[in-house]
Amino acid sequence: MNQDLVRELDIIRQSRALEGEERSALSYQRALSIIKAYPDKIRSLKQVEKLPFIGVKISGLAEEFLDSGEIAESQTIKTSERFQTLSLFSSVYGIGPNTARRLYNLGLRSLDDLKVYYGVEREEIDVLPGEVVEIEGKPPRQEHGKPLAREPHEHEEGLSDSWIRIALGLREDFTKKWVSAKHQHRRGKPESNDVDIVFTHPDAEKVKGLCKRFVRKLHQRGMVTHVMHLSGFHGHNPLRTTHWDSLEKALTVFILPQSSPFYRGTRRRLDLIFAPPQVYWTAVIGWSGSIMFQRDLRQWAKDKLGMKFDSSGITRRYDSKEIHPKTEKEVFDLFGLEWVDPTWRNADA
DNA sequence: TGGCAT
DNA sequence: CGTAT
DNA sequence: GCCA
Repeated sequence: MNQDLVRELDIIRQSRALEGEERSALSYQRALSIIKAYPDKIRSLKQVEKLPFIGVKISGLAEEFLDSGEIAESQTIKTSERFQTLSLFSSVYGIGPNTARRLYNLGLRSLDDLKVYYGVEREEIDVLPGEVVEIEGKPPRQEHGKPLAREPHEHEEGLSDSWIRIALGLREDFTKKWVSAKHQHRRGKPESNDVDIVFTHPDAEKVKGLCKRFVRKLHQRGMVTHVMHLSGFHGHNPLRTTHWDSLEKALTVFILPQSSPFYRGTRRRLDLIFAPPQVYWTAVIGWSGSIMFQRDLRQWAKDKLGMKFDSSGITRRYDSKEIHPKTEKEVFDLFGLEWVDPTWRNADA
C-alpha cells in the first residue's frame, strides 16, 4: 500500500545500521513497520502524524516523500560509494557494520579487495571435526556481488509434502508432527532464499548431538557445501550470557544433488535448528516472526509479564522458572495475546 | 533522561 | 562483534 | 529517533 515510502525509509534505516547508529535504525524500523501496516494509501501529512512511533524527523521525511515522491537523503545514501560498499561488505558472512567500516577506512572497495586482504584463495576452513574442506572465496551469501538466487520456491504448503523433506530424507509421518520448516514461507514470503527448519523429538535425549550428525550426513552427500556455524563448532565461552548456542544450530549453504528431480543448481541458505521437545514451540516462534515481531514479543513478555522470552525458552525473571508450552497458541495465551497467523508476524520492510 | 530483544 | 529471528 |  505504502511500499514506496517504506522502501525509502528502509534505505535510511540500513544506512544508520551500517554507520553504527543502532538506536536511530531501530526508530526507522519501528516507523516503517507502522507505515507498512497502515491499511490505506497515505495521501496527507495528517495521516502520518497521527501514527505512533513517527515523530518530527520522520514525519518531515514523509512530507517530503508526499511532495516529491522521494526522499533526498535516501537518494544520496543509495548512490553513495560508502553506502554501497558497506552494504556489500556486510553481506559477507562474518562481516558486520563495524568490520565493514574498518575495511572501508582501510581503503578497500570491492569483493576482490577483500579476497586480497583476507588471502581467501588459499583459505581452508574446518567444516566438521577432523575434516578440512576447500572453499572458493568466503562462505558466500553472495556470488559475484549478487544475491543468491531469489526465484520463488518450488512448491508448497508445509514441509511434510515438500521437496526439501524428500531431499533431506525425512520420514513423512515424523515430519508432520515434529518438524517445522520454511518459516519464511510460513510467513508468506516464498521468494526468500532462506530455508529454516526446526527439529525436535519426543525423547529429548535423541536430540542431543543430532545437529552435528545430520549436517555431517548432508555434507557427505554433497548437499551441504558450506557450514558457517555449527553449535559446538566454535568454542563456547561460559562467561558469555548469550543464548546463541543454547539450541543446536547449523547455518549452512545447501544445494540439491544433481540426481534430484528438483535439481536446479540453486544454492540456498539452510538453517537447521534442533530443539529439545520442551522448547520446541518457543523455537518455532523464535524462528518464525520478523525481527520487529520478535523484539515486540520479547519486550511485551518482559514489561507486561516479567518474563524472558527467546527461541530457547520462556522463563520467569524473578526465579528463572522455565515454562514449557505445548503449542504455539499456548505461548500467545500465556502472554495474553491473540494468536495470529505467521503471515501476520511480518513487520519488516 | 533511560530504554530500546535476546 | 557477528548472527539468527 | 521516539517514547514514557
